Amino acid sequence: MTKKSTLVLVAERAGVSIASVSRVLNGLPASDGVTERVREAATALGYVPSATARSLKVGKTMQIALAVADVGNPVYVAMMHEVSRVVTEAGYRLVLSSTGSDPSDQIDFLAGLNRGFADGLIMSPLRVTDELVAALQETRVPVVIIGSLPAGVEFDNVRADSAKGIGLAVKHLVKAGRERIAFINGPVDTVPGAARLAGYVRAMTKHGMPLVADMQASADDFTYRAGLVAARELFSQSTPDAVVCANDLLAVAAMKELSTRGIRVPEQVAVIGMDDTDIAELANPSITSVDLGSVKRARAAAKLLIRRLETPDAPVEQVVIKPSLTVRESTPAAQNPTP
Amino acid sequence: MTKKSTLVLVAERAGVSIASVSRVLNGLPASDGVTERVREAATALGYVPSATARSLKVGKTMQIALAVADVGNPVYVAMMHEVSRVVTEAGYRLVLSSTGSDPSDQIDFLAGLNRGFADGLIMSPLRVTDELVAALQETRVPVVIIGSLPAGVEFDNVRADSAKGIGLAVKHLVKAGRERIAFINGPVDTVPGAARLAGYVRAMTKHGMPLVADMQASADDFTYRAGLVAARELFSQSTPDAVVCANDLLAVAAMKELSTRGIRVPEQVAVIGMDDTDIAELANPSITSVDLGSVKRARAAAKLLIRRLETPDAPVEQVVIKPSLTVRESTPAAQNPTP
DNA sequence: AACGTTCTTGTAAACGATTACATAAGGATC
DNA sequence: GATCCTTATGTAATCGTTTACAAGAACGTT
Repeated sequence: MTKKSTLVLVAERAGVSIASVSRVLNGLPASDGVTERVREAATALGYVPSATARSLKVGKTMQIALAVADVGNPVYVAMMHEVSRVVTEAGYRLVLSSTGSDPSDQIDFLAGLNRGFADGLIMSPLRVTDELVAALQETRVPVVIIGSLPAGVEFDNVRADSAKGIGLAVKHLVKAGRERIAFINGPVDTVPGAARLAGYVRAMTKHGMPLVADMQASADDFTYRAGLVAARELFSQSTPDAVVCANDLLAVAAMKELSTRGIRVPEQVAVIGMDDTDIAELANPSITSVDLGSVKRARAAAKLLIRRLETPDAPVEQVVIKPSLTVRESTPAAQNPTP
Repeated sequence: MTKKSTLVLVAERAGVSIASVSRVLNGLPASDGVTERVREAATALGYVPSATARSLKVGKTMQIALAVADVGNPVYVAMMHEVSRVVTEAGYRLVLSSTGSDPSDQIDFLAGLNRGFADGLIMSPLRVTDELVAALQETRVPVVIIGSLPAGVEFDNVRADSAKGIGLAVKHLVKAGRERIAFINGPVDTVPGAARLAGYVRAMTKHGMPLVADMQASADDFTYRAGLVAARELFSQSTPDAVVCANDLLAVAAMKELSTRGIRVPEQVAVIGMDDTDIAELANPSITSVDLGSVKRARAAAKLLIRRLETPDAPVEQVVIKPSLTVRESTPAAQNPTP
């Protein structure tokens, strides 16, 4: 276990200046003799350059921070995974912060970021408060936001089109002949919650279906537990023949409740989830889910950030990822196939 | 968006030396006048100390690296989450590396670690090769391993007792009157795979049950997909009345296959998973699972590492977390309750 | 009043790299 | 062979902190 070794040690052993050592090790031109002696000395001493010293000098940490709202939700895990892949590929390390959904934690984290431990940040906030926006604008490093932002707030940004996503779900159900399409949402005061509700309303009116309060429930949280409560409420007050859920976890909860009530999926009630996470596939029956492009969004965000780090004053970019529907067992095939 | 500001700027504005600024900001004694002037100047300039510079000087990064094998597995996500909580609480940041299960990636990562971007490492390797052990021993920072290590390799280490865990599962099934207990394992060349197989063998012989090849299958991977293949193989060659799975994902797969074959859980076949992850609860029926203490292990590992960073030459510590069984719907109640 | 404490504050040297600049040496050109 | 250009290497400054040390100031003690 070689203790430590610095440039000067290597330089002494090789009989050259530290500048030469640095140059050789960074592949800058040097004579064959020097190159060889430095190489020899470096390996003999087990020299490894110090990341911190380099960072201080060149002003880059080669670290990217990722702040996710809820690690319990598989969609964030998938995103995290993809971000990790992209950034490590580009030579960056990933600093993870699982600042719950509490905006004040996120703000603390941003304050820490200003100490410059990372070159940039990817953040996917569940709730966007004014304070959070203010803190984001104070941030000294580039930020990419996954998710929608209030109008007028300009950040590199990649978002899903959840309204269109819900549109796909409703259309799919309508085609299959379902007429009473319910909706289980997450908290409406979150960014995705609000967007998904708007999408449901739009899709229902577009297909000329009534919007009734009995057919809507919203969970306190995007979790299975909260979903169970919401599903119980929904199914005790109405008898839909299909239910769209704002989330795969909520969809699993809906299916559980249906199963408890002895209602068959998809024969009696069709279920559609959102995010198209692993659990949609794992569930039994497997769940038709709206793929909001989480992996693509994650990748796009990571690439956006890396590009921004390379060219700091490129124009702000907004990417929208198109949704698609992954049909599985929880919804029936279309009754009258499109001609 | 205040650009930057250093100690010297603050010092100039406050009319004191940079040493005084540093002292005031670090809470070292200083006269009231100086303290106040420095405070004023610091806030006026929006001064935030540089993490990199501080790291270089004090030789600590306040970062802890976590290397997990498989982010697709919810048990690692749960561990990651817990580690994150503990380290941030202690003032460290978490650097995440999702080096697949490929040992060479992990070795690369270790090499990077030697550049000193983190003060310590928590690693949970799926496969432990000689090269990996060698690389771990070369590592310049303290390492805590989650999982078992070859005899004679000394690291701070926290492990589960999966043999005993399987013992709990088998005992539970035997009590419920099951007589043909099958086993679906993950890859046997992994650390957990080997341990769980050994545990199954031990538990079966202990209860005087026959060990037959037909009743065992091993998946190529600890994933749902691989589990489906293994389950298909198992149930086509034998008719167990219970199946213990090395993993919750494998258990979900087993249940899916059983459902496809029209076999009822738990009436005809009982299913037990391991790790007691969220999906055990989400599944329908919910899955009885051996809790190997993943969260506790994660917490213990994090605490161990932090302790080691504080007192570098404390003796090496090995923590073993006891397993427990979380009974859910996938297993029947005991037939003859213990007197 | 001289001296020894104690308390503040400033000066300057680290930490370990990168890199602008200077200098020396080697070739090319005429 | 003198001049210029190129290339190789060394010297030293720099990144932004922390901190050992020194120097003064203030104060109490005898």
